[in-house]
Amino acid sequence: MSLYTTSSLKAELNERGWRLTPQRETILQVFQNLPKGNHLSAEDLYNELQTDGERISLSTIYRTLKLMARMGILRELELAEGHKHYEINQPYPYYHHHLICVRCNKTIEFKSDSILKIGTKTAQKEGYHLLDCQLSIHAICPTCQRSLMPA
Amino acid sequence: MSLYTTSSLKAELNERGWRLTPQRETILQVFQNLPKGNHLSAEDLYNELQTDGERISLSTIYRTLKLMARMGILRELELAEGHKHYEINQPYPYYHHHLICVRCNKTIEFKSDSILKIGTKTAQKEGYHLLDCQLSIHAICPTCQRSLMPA
DNA sequence: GTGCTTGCAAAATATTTGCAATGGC
DNA sequence: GCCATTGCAAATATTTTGCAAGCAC
Repeated sequence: MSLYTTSSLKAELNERGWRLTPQRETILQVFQNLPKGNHLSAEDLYNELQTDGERISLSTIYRTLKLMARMGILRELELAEGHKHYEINQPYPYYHHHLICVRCNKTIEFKSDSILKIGTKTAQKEGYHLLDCQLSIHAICPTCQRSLMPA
Repeated sequence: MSLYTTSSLKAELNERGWRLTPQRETILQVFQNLPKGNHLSAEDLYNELQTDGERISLSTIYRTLKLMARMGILRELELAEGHKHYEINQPYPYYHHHLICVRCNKTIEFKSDSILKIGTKTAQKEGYHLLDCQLSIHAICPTCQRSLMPA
């Protein structure tokens, strides 16, 4: 199921005075072919492309990721790893959320209709166009509660 | 209203084999005296301390912020600015959340009991000890919707 | 006294930017 | 042809780390 075709991507870019380049098309491809629930960092994407024999510079990747996040094409995830991850932004959002242990970084993903409802309503009330909503729960996991280690 | 006294902080540190140092006490002071709703980055805290004539190195600040976040004393905020912010973690949590424009970074804060309930329940179900929960809504604000600028 | 903690400088990590060349429109 | 975009290298920003000296326990 492809959300964007070459021409719909081009249309959306041109509307803002931007251009469709092979690099942008390739990057979007990768995200559209990514198994549901997967997400890539800039570095991940770079390696992925290298493997496929595509030669796109890291700068372009960073620029494209930011651009597509701002256009609402990609969803920017703030996980615990210290750098951003990206995934395709579903048109009918059914976002997952994160329960993160602040000591060992163990992360559990979960879904919630109620959160989506709250997000939708809040954005609507302020006149914002919703792209994404994520609940991050920071907590201490059972294992780390038992341990007195610094970790 | 001081949540931690010198001795309760010391107790909590010693329990894990850590030590109470003047630096740690001073840093906690700053956060406890911070007006409600304010938050500081590592750099902010460093400058704040310089102004007050305190001489604490940036390394120590980074180390202390991370330590206190992992202890649950401080709450780590992931705002849109590319670096972390910290604020005191209220014992009876009434967390605020963020509606963020991905183009201009304009951010609206809001509160929600339902989110807190969802966070509490989710953490509980997995046996996690809740420290903090934050909903981040990424969206496009009315102004940016109207503008075709690259932002 | 032991070993956690600090400050400093250097390193590591993640991301951005200046600029000439390229190539969409 | 105009100017957005790319790739490269250098710059920036943020955070981490090695190590000797200091200090909490």
